[in-house]
Amino acid sequence: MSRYNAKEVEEKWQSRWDAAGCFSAREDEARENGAREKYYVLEMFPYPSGKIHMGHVRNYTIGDVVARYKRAKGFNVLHPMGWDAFGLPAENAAMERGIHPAEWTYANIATMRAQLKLMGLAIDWDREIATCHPGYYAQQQKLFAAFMKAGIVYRKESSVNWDPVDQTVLANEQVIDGRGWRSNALIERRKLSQWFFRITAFSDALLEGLEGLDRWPEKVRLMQRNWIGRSEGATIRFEIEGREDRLTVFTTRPDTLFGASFCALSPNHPLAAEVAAGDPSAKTFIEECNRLGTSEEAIETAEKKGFDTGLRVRHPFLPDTSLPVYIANFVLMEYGSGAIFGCPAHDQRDLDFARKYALPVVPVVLPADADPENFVVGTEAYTGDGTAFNSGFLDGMGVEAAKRAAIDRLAAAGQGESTIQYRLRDWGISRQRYWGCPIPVIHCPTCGPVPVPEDQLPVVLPDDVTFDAPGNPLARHPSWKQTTCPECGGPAERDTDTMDTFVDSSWYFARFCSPRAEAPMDRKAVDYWLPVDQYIGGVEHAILHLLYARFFTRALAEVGHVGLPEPFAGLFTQGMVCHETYKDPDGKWLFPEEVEKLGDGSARHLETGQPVVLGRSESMSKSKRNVVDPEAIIGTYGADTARWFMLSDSPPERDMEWTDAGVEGAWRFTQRLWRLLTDNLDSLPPKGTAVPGDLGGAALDLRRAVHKTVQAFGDDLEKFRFNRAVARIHEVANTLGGFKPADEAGRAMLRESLELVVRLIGPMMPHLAEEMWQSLGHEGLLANEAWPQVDGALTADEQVTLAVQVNGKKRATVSLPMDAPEDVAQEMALADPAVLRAMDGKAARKVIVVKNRIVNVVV
RNA sequence: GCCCCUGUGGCGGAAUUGGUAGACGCGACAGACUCAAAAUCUGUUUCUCGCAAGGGAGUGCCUGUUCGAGUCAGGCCAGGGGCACCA
Repeated sequence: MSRYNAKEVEEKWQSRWDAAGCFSAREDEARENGAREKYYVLEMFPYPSGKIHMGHVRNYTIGDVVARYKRAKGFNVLHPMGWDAFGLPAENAAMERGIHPAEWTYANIATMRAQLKLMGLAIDWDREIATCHPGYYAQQQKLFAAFMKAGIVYRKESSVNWDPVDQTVLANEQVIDGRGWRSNALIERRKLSQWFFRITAFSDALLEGLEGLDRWPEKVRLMQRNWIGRSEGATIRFEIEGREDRLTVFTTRPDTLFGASFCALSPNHPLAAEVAAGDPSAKTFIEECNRLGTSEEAIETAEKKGFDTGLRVRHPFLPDTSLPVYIANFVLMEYGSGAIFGCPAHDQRDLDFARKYALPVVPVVLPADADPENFVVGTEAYTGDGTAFNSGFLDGMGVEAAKRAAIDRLAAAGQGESTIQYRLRDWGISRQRYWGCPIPVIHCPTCGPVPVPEDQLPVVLPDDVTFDAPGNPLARHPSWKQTTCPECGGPAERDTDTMDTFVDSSWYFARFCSPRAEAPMDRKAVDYWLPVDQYIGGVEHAILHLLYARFFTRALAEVGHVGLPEPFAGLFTQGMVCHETYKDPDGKWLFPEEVEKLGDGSARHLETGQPVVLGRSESMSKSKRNVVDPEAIIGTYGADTARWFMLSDSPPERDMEWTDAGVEGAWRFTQRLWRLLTDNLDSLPPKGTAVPGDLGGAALDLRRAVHKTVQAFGDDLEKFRFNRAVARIHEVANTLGGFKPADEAGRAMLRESLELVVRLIGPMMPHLAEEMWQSLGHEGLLANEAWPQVDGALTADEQVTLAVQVNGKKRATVSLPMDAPEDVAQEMALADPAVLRAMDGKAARKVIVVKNRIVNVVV
């Protein structure tokens, strides 16, 4: 019995693919104007953290199956790889180990590239890019300049999220529960001048664009919808007593205006600042509010607090009524106009506030079955539907009608109009870090911020920087920032901030179309390749990266770099790779290789013999030590086995558990496929032997089974049901294993079957498939073979088994010719002894026959 | 609190979209080969009553629609995820 040597075989085929240039597609004319339809498959590019992990293996295996399958189906496939190479860990390495971020990053890239190559991926390495390479970020700086010119990027003084540990500003999207997404440090508020991308200008477009993304998971679209957070409502401008200016508020409930009992300002509202200027106690109150911070605990425990400014506004519908104006700690400056009107009866926060400050609570929406005389609001606001009452001209209207009527009246009086608000805010991209794309702007004392002219790009990161102190190495570099103003020629300083690394990943998919172009992208190339037909990555990027990339594409379209609004036509979010966790009795995490599993389900420490506490399966992470090194697995079992296991069992969108038993099972199956070939090789007829058309018996059954597998396998791949596709190969292997050819026709059939199976497993286990293909006598690469055609005549069965039910309960099965008439099926069913027994001598009241499926006898 | 998703054997999961529940794999058990082990091969494996032939129950729980429900509807329960002082 010959044993399959994965290591040797895999090396061999990887170098053959390389030599043949199978997957590298240089940027020539032919590549982009071929007769074949294009297909762009892309997996989210990795951050070069050091080594690849199992999550990468899963991600890139899925992508590779798609790439190889589409290639075999005749598509002109683009499947590139690159590195999301800027970011903080490189600077941390510099601080901790005195190694330059560039050196650390490029070393990691080299390691990880070599590891990815071990996987045998059908990747076009000629198009490899790294975002930290000046060839990439120079183009990004051009995009920044173009966006500046188009007004998509702007500078403003703003209160920002300051991460005290990473010493940088974070975008709202990067603050999770009031903590930095990387450092987990409590975020502080600071005032800084920052660069912003005007993503809010695209709010509606980004929202509406989601409708067309029918090959995206509904879950991701929903998350983005919620994140954009569109609310329809009204702007109301209240007259302030004794003043000329007005107080502008936003509300989604203009129908409850008659129930208003106060207005409230955010502590950061300009009017609040004005009040504070003349009132020390207001100032103290505002300071208190700001100290509270935005952490989760702070919000959960914070009481609704307010400060009465003494100002009063006039009610727009009730000339004789005025409302007090408070400064309130629960009003956000960032949303709406930073001011609200409070209707305590129908908003819980307003109610809490009103009870604390003894403000009136007037219900104005009556629930359907409530009595207007007795309806009162106690400690819970009524936020449901109902009919307006206590509301003057709105009385009797439903909520929606009342909203419209209230807005019409406000508009007629010039006191307001209908408004749409978004939760989405502009994207602050300035980061006070070194290892990022320098913002190509020069600050001139006379001309202000001036973009670096294109002929002076790129603004290259200096190499000679120090990491021995916290803060921004660029800012403290002795000479780098000193320059002259491109406009007036006077002395000026460079912007020392770099761009958020999410900018780098917002357009890399476009750069892959023309990775060496002198411009950010070659319009002809992007017009040909974009959109990405299938994007594959983790669901953790459902909001940040995917929303930014969508915004960027629209911005790129606006400045003429691309001609389409959406970058990713299809999105697939794969689940995480999990592993059991282990702790010693002291609660210290243990690595899987430190643990010996015992037969009774318990485990012990391999060295000390101490009992080990088995924890539940969690996503692999260094901190929990439940990681398995892909390189070690590939070294032991080969890439094909690792790939096969990744695709088996768990549906790709779900989390999967990595187990030793599972990999070993995949390994055994790899060997089994190999044996299936080598055990039969000597008896097979030569390549190209035709199978006779008048096949019968077991050989015909085999032919049907195999062709059905070809059909079903292809369907499964199209629908990303890799686990089912794997199961089908197991099934067909079982069938083949049991097939003993009786004659020459049978042997020809066996050859045909083996060849088909080899071609099917090609996308999943490419090395094994090549080796088997070669052993079957083929000279060319399987990678260049077309996908097998399905012969419809061969997938149809002659006989079908129907279930027979009596009163909906299965009692028997009957075998019938395919498409047998219904009365034949009925007759057969009613003649079955088990059916007769179940009918218990009664006559059939009704018989339902579903062709080729089922017979149900009702008695 | 609001929004969304998921509940099927010991485990991962199938189920032609309303038509034979448990494909396939893992694990387990039994057997063959072997001096023995590994590897391999052959069975069995939802639970339950029965020696058997056969029966009964069964897709988180409860109701309903239907000749027929894992699949559809309504109401619960449990787990997971997203957002969260958003006016």
